[in-house]
Amino acid sequence: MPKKIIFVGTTEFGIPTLEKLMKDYELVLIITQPDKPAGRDKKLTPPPIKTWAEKNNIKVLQPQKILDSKLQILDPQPDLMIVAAYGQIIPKEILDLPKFGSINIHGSILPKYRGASPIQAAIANGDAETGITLIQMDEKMDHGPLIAAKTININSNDNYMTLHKKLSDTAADLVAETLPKWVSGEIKPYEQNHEKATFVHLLSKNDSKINWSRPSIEIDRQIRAFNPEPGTWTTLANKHLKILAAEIIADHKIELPGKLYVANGELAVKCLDSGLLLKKVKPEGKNEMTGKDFLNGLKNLNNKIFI
RNA sequence: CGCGGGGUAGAGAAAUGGCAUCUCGCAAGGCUCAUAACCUUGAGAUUGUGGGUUCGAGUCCCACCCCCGCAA
Repeated sequence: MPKKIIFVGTTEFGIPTLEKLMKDYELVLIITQPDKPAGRDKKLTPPPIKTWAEKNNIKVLQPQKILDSKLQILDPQPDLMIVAAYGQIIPKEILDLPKFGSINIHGSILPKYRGASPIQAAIANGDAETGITLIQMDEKMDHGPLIAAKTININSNDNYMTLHKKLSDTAADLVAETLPKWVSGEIKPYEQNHEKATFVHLLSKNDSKINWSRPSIEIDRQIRAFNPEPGTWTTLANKHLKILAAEIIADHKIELPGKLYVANGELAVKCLDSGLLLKKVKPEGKNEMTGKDFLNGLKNLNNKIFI
């Protein structure tokens, strides 16, 4: 019975899977990205997976290039490599080292949303469901043959954090169910339908900026797709304001998109069609606060408009 | 030493070196058929901490603590 697993990953996404694997398998090695300068003082910060590994006394490597660790990967004679949100392309030379190959955990139902931001894409596009796909890795990103998949629903109030949590938990379950069948040869991988593949790019600053001349339903999706991190934003008088949570409100009286007004005692913004109630915001340099609190501090709402 | 904003009542914000004010909330009362409405009154503050300048500091100077945006 194959037991030795190498895990490769960087973000929190892989942690539920690790917790589960730890019980039934031997985690012989964890590979993650090097510590990077992060945060306000550019302090060297370890990736979440490293923190987890050290807490659980599992050997960690942080190569600049994973190819540098080839010998250390071979050394424990691994049976399988599991990859989840690593952040680097892994060369085929490495993928083929473990006896049963390498499996990638992806946060969408492939071939839909190949690439770096599948979770955000599913929310931003208003999809009713998404899921986890396990694939046998090949040299192209998110391209290899399918091993298993599990679909979950997206609720209308899901945001990035809640969906990320659900998907990472789902991934843990799916991996636990699938591995025994995979190593016993019970599962035959099958080619993705490459014709239907879609790609989602790495997020940029522009993706999270609100254009108020869009329908409120789209802006609401955008807000949910990017929160709580990295935050959807707009500007008021040249200052950034993050919109962390909003709610659609039927309102057609106001004309100008981006205009602030009060509806039912709460702060609202006009979009292309209806409006959005601002439930939670974060002004530049300030802590997170409710829309009502923000409204209390505003003077003369008449000349206030989001750009 | 990456760049920058901020800390004032339970919350959010004002305050040319000179009585610490406004909005919300809270409490009591009033008005109304009625309200997340309106009116009256009230409680609630060692202005982040420690020094300094000054007749006088929320405000100016020095040090420190904490929170946040950008960037990565």
